[in-house]
Amino acid sequence: MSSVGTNGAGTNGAMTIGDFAALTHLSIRTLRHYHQAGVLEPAEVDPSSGYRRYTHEQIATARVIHRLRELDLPLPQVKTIMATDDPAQRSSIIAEHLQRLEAELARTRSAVTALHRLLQPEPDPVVELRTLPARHVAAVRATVDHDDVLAWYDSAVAVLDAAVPPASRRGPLSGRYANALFAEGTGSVSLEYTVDHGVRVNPLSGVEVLALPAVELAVVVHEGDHGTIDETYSRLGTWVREHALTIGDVVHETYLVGPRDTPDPSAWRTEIGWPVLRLSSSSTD
Amino acid sequence: MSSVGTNGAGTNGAMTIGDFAALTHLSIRTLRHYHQAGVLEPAEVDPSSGYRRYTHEQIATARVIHRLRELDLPLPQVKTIMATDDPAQRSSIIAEHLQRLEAELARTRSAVTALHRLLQPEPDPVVELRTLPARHVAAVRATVDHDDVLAWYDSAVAVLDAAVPPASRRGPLSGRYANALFAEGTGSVSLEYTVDHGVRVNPLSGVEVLALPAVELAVVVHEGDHGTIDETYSRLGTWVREHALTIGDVVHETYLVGPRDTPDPSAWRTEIGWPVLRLSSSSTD
DNA sequence: TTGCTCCTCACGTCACGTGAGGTGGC
DNA sequence: TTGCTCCTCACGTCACGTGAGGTGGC
Repeated sequence: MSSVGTNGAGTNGAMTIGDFAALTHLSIRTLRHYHQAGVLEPAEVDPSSGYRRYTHEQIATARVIHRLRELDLPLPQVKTIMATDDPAQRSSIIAEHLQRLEAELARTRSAVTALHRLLQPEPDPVVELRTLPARHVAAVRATVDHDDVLAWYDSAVAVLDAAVPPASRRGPLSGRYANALFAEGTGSVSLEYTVDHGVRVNPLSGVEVLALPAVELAVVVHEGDHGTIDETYSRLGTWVREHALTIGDVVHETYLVGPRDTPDPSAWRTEIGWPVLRLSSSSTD
Repeated sequence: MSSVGTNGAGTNGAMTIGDFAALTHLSIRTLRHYHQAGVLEPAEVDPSSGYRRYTHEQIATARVIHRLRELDLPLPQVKTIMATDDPAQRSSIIAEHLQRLEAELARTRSAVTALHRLLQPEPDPVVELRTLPARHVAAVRATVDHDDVLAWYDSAVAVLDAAVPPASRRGPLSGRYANALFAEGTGSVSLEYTVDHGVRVNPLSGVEVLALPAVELAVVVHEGDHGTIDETYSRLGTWVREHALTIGDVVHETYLVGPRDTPDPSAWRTEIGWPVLRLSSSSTD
């Protein structure tokens, strides 16, 4: 850089784009861009070489532009502000920009909160993240209306119990319910026992053996009869919306303790699982 | 849209891009973009027509992608998250993104604060925004070192008083000082009386008549002698940095009451003005 | 057959940054 | 004369949006 900067302010001598860039903390590229955009025109352009010349008076203008850009004011608005001398127009441009920024601020703030929650799924004692490994199940499947689910359930249990002897079962009875069942009134459902790979089931019984992929579940246990299971569902739904990314629309239910185990409804235990995208490994497996 | 959505979840029938777009609230353009970017590939592409086919299972994936984009996660990171099944890698991507967002949040927040202050220049009783109109001045100018300012001032006053009779003066003595004087130790300075256009001054006296453009000033009055004027300068400087956009590097001083008016330093009044870009019209003119 | 949907280029957005390839000034 | 600075294209960035112009499927 030449010694232009020490010539004393108020001197009218023009300076090169390099000197001007150094004095204004704007890059040469940016200055050329501002020239082309008509936001900050050099005081003079050499017609033969195309060299730009800037004056000391333009330093102040460049600084204001720099500041407005720091505040993310778009270039066209910067141009308007510098071109007008109407304070009212200037302030309305600033005010409008402020509104945009405040909206963006709110959006970013909520995104930050959401990301925080995704990373720190708030140790809610009732909700747990669990990996359900790949497995084989003996299943009775159907597509049913919401109103027919209970009737279908009873008959499916009978079919399943008849076809899968207790010795073949590797866990309690469980079911999977497509969300469409609740959202649209009709959906596919499946009642299942986990079984070993290769187990034989009478193909005429209505029971199939399925290979199911591993799945990550947000899990909650509902206590008592199913009259109030909606509350547990909604609690799980809320937690998942806020603390995880749902993936898949199939709810998993596992009947840990049910009417077939004890007639006392207050002792029943139903586990509800919602498929999620697993982000952290901090929870129970 | 076809009735695909009511076929019941779990059905494997593929659907067109239009149906899929409607179900996922992603635009067709966006889905094609995600296909090209490898973020969400259609389950099937017709080799002859190029038609994309999506399955119901992909809806959940699309929703997760949608959510991650709402959180402003860049597409390459979205792609990585969807492609890996390592929760640790996922969470590190999210955590890194969270950091970026928080930095952006802080930046935007400070910009919003700055814009607020620009629009509402906080009615500080000591600082005032004022328009100094275009005018003519009789001036003695020089480029001096900081240490020589006082000596220069004394001689300049003498020259000016001799050349401009009291009847020609249209206001008190004033001066303009380039910021370089303080910042770099040397700068151009000018001591002036406002005069009528066309006033005659002996060209050999060292006094020139200048036409000065209008300027917007943030103004503060310093009371007392100049021993503590630095404090007043710094107060004005702080206010201007926070509440306005400075434009120009020339400080204006007006000697409302000075040693020539009264020997009592506590009665002296010096007005200091800093050029700013005027945004609001709410202040005094 | 007529709409409707789908397709592929190819360019625009925003504020510059990044080369490529060449030239003026001390 | 050698560096250094400056110049003008022209393309890349980011995540799509917007036509243009054409075609498949009911």
